[in-house]
Amino acid sequence: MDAFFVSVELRRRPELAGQPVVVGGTGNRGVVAAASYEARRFGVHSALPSSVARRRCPHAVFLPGDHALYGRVSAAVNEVFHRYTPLVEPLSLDEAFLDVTGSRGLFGPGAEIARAIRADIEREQQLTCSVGVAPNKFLAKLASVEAKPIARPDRIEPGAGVVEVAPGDERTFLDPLPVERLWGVGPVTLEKLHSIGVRRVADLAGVDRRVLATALGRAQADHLADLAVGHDDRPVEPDREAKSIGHEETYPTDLHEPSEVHTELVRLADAVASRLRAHGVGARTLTVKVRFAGFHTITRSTTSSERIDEASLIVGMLGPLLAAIDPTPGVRLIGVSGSNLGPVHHQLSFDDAVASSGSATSATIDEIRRRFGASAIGPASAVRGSRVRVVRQGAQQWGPDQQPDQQRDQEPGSPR
DNA sequence: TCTGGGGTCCTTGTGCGA
DNA sequence: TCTGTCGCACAAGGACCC
Repeated sequence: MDAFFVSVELRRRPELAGQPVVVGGTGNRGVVAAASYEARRFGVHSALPSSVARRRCPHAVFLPGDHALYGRVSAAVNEVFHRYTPLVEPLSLDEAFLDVTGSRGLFGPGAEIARAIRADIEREQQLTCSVGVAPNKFLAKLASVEAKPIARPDRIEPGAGVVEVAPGDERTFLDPLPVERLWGVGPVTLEKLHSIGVRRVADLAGVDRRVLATALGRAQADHLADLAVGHDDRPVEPDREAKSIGHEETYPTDLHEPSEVHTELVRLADAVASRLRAHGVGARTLTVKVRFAGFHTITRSTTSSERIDEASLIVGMLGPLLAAIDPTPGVRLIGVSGSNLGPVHHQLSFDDAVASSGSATSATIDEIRRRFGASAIGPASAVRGSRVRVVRQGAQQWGPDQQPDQQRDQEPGSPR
């Protein structure tokens, strides 16, 4: 999807069309989630710190973002995809891979299917998307980027909408591209590649694999060498199971007190446990992440023999690990995540049942949230001030947008 | 300029049992 | 009994993606 979050916002704020619009990063510590092409002309792009975005484009309209709405629109777009193939692998809210190998008899060649999907989405959702058509996922992804509009300082160049890389044309398409366009080449890898004289994909395809392995390590060298010649045999996987579930939160101001840190652990554990149960899984490995004021980040993890899906057990496992960390230098972020996921076997002894009724309590909490909303109930120890603040997935997707005093007075569940 | 939140995957180091 | 080593699981950190 092109500038997805912004485009969704423009449907309900049509008066903003043609203006620089930025979604996310409304607070001091946020980042930009999406920028309209008009805003991109001023150098504003996703992941840019909001303070920088404001400086570059002070006249832009900054919107807080509505994760729930984007999720609903994403589902509607997914429904369009499924008209053409059951093999749809969502990559994020605004991207997906479709395997249309078996659909061509019914709907025509890939590029024709791409144009039909674009037309359906534009007509039904008033949104534009760009499509790459290619023999594999990697090339399709790159082709879809080529199909997008480009924002230049003086003008916005419309995109082709659909770009196809036909079998046999892989090298012609790939060779001239800068190597950082490849999946898996970020700033660190790019620096290493430059150090061995690799700047374009053609350079990468020609470099000795042993030299590449020395610079990058075996796995990454093999991966990139394959991509450089257009090889990618990963299938489109419609039913990929999540491998970890977590929540993290950056605070508007740093935390310094161990008691504050523990309170946040309880809140985050409650949110993670709730989502684990919603997915019908538990986690064997639990990890707590702490980012300090200077951005130095550490993680501490522990693995149990049983899978866990209850907040009290998560707190019981991560509490001691977190208590061993000194928060006095200032903690800007805390995160909790569970991995090693799988089904939970609730085996309560009689004593357990009498003492805690753990899973029964969790089921009741889930039911209350289902009926009355995510913020209807929360851990008592996480209450700060007069009201409970419950972590909801995506609620703070682009950073804190208010000061703690304002958050405390915020009506639970109300839009911010 | 000052860096979110949700993830995946890889590397390295370490402890442990066979 | 001691030592080396191999494989495995785990812990921690880092790079990367959208």
